Amino acid sequence: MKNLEIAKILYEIAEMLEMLGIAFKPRAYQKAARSIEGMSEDIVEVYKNGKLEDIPGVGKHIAEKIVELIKTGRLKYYSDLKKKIPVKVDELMGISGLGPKRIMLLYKKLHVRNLKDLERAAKSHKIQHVEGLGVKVEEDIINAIEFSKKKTGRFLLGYIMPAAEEIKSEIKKLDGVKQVEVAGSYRRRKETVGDIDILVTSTKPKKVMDYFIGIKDIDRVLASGLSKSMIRLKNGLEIDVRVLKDEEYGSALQYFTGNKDHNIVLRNLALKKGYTLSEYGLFKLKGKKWVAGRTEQEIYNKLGLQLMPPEMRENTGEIEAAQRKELPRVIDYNDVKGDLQMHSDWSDGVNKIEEMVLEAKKLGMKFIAITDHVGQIGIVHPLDETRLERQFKIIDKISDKLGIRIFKGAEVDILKNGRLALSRKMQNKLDIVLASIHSAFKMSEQEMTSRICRALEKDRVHIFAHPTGRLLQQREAYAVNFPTLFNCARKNNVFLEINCHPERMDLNGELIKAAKNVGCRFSLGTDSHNKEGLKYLQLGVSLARRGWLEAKDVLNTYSVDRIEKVLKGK
DNA sequence: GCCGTTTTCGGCCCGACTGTTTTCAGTCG
Repeated sequence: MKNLEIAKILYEIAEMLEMLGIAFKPRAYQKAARSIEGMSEDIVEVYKNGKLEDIPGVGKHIAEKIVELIKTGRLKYYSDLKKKIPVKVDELMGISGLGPKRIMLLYKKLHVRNLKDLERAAKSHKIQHVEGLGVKVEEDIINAIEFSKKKTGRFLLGYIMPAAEEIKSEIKKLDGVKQVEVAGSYRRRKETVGDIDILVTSTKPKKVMDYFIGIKDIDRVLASGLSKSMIRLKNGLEIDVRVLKDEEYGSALQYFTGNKDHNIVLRNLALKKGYTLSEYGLFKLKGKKWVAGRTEQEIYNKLGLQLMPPEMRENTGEIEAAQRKELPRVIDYNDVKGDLQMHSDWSDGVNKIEEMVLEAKKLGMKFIAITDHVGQIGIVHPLDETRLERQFKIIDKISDKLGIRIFKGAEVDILKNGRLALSRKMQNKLDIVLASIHSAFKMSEQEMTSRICRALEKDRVHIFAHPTGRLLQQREAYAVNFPTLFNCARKNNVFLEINCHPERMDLNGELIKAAKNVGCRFSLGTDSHNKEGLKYLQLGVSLARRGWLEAKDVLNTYSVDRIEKVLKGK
């Protein structure tokens, strides 16, 4: 059983307990589910090590239930609950406006067990007659069902960034606006974003809202007032705008940036120190006197914490580190000087090498690496040794002409047997060798791990590219043993790539953190296949920050001379 | 059911919004 499956069952138990009107227990199950959902270790391993009760929110009883699930794949407590409430809770919970209580009410009064029953009940107008509900609730349910049918789920950070930044900069230009920030998981730079929260301080709120509800590509205005408005774009993305007072801007920014677990810990910390914290500010518990809220800095400091970048706020140890004043000074967006993976029209890229280089220069890069494919996947037009040698000459010419260091690289397939698809002699002629998996994804964990480690040990590999092979919302990562892989990379001086492509963002923050803890170093590559892709370099910096990396951990922050030395060392 | 700088019992994050409530419950973030 995987972490997510177990978390899902615990969530469902929480919902069913809530339907039964049981107090507090649901929250306990939710907390455990959230911990397990966000954990990087395999829960089966945690169980084998006897550490289940070390998971926050997991005590004796929930641990017993997890053990039963792992051992038998079933849970009597869960199936008993399901017998008592034969309703597809997860399905109905997906309908916004429905929670455990209303689901229970609809089941009792109208025998609604699933989405189909719900739709039938709503469309035959039975819901409006249920006591406690009404016409508006029924309408909302019908709308929510329609929406859930075409809902695409979360959005890839890189792809919604332009829209979010444009709205932000347009609001900034409006008369009366002082501060604007996009909060939420967007500000934490999570790989996928559910919706967008924009916070504004302005002396003229109406101007902000008038602009906002008139944005092009609006599908629906979901709510509109002077302090808060909500819209949905045609692509399904929901955006909220809140106009705030100056003295609550910092606390609102803190609150809406989250994440939820981080905020819960912060609020508890506030309580222990005799304060109460909300999006309106930090207040004395007694007398509710306002203490702080103008900036995030004041709030964190009042709570005895260093201020941390939004990317770190996931309740994975950052609060404890901030208490001890031991937060790392994470890499800055300006620290990165170049891009170490991109493709040209020599393999499967769109643009010529020169076009890629010009774009990189335009973005202020001091170096890049051209890393076209080498291997056996025909569709990417891989280079053979003859073409590689020809490419070297072209690169030298362009490099001279444009005055930027271009590393001669290649992204070489790691074959099924762990050998690179390029001779050692040719590897030695390259400035930089990236190795990666592009075939036979379905190996066992053990086979895949030794396949990769063989390549990193025996060949001249500088960078192991897109280390998990995942494609966000498209393809799961292949199975690999990370501790073994990370140790192998460190021992063989192989940099782990943080792939900046919006659909990859691979490694993620948690794995970066784990790899750094065993001493690994990292390299950023946009994996661009056209010149527009180069701007995503900052997504890799976001991941690095989510993984607590400092500039010195990342190859792309070095000077050209120093990079050359590092590369020649192999 | 969990948990502890008010610790083994008695609390459990906080506030807005919405609708249907005439004083509040449910949902959401």
